[in-house]
Amino acid sequence: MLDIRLIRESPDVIRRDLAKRNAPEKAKLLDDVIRWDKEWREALANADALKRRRNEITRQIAEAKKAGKATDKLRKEAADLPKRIDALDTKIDALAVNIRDGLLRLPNLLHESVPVGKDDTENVEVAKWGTPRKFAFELKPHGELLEALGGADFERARKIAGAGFLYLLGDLVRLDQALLQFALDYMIKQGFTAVFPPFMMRRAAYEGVVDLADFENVMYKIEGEDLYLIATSEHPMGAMFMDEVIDDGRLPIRLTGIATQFRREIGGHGVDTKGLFRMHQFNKIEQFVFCRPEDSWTWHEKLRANGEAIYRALEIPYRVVNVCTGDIGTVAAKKYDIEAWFPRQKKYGEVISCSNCTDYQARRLNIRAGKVGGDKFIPHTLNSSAIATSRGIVAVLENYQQADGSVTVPRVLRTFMGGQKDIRPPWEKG
RNA sequence: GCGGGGAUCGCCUAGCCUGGUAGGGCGCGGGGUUGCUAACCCCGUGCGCUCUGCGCUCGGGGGUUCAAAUCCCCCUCCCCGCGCCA
Repeated sequence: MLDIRLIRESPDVIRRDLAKRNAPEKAKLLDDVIRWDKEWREALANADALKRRRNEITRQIAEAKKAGKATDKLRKEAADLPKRIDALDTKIDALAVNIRDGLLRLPNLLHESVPVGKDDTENVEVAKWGTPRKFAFELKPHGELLEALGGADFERARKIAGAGFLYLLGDLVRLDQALLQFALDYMIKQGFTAVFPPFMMRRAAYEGVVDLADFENVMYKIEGEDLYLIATSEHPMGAMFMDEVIDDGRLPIRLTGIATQFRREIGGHGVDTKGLFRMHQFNKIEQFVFCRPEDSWTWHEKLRANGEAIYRALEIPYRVVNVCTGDIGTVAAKKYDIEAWFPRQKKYGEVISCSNCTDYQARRLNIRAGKVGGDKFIPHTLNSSAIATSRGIVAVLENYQQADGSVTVPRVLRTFMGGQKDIRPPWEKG
């Protein structure tokens, strides 16, 4: 949510930004918001004047009664006021709702370094690491490989829950846990506090962290309860300090969430539909930071560096893209995607998304920082994956596949798997 | 699920019965005083606006009234006990 004061004082700054996004409907919305705000302030001033008069009369009646004088005349004037005040208040409330809705739909201001582009094909590569391995054999789709290794049962999962779910089995469960353990340990070493959050949230809290459309498209609702399953641990971590004033001595607050998360909408189909690239349920270690506004760009680079470090440690080639205006969405001021190399698809695919939301998310959540009784400011929020094990597993399976059908365990994960060096079909074990 | 108690400024709390400017303490910020740390005194400390001023704010919504934290109705959430339970 943008600051209404910025919209009043510098609408042209916002107009230029919306032009970069090529979003004429948002520019129109901006004009609507400006108009509603002007009407709102006028109506508010009028209502306040009437309320002032009402309060004066009320006070006079109190004094007259105390002095034993007649109050008939005053009462007559006062009786007329409520109706006029109500009419204005109704108008003020309606305008305020419009303004709020409009503000929720206007996107964040972009950082100047965000490239202009129409969609994800125009994201700009800013870094690249590792050399994709050459394979002398034909790679199996990771879904088939999983089944051959006895690591997943898709059919029985479909039987009991439908597409988009799976039974993860045997060594693959261990691999999943090892990835989580490794990333969590890494984040803790960076000074982040581990968070195991609620997996469900009430609607009021959820409205602070997602777009309204997401309730229809993304969120699972618990029937008969005011609860939604979390779509990422970014949500409960962001909402954690909702409606609070954070003592600025506590900043920066660095959190790393570990959670299972749930999404209804799992997107379109591509290569290798069977598998765990897009799931209704997956595990993720997440990074989240609340910081001072002047520090957020430094933090953005640090979160990106953490994500890169994790994939480098896994020895999986990746590249980093600066996400362009057509792909960045409404909340982030700047977003890096880290894309791992997927040799089967012969392309880089998103495994980490790293955003600086500046004050946009915190304002919406009504989070302030500073000294109570002193000056306050809106802290900046940032979030990034550290590892999502669904896609992390796919990246490992594809990059570490061997000609004999086994999969080598990345070196850094072995201590989390009891020293195990590779994953083989169960019948090959001694 | 049953019974009871609560929600007032960042935190703690008074006010509610009996309607008439929401008070105090802590914490925090600023100033003063004092040879140190301390103690003490004064001012400030929610949100909004067309900002010397005014309006709003007592969990939310409705009602009664010239006037509601206070009276009436509905709802939400939290806590305690009992029951059930990994």
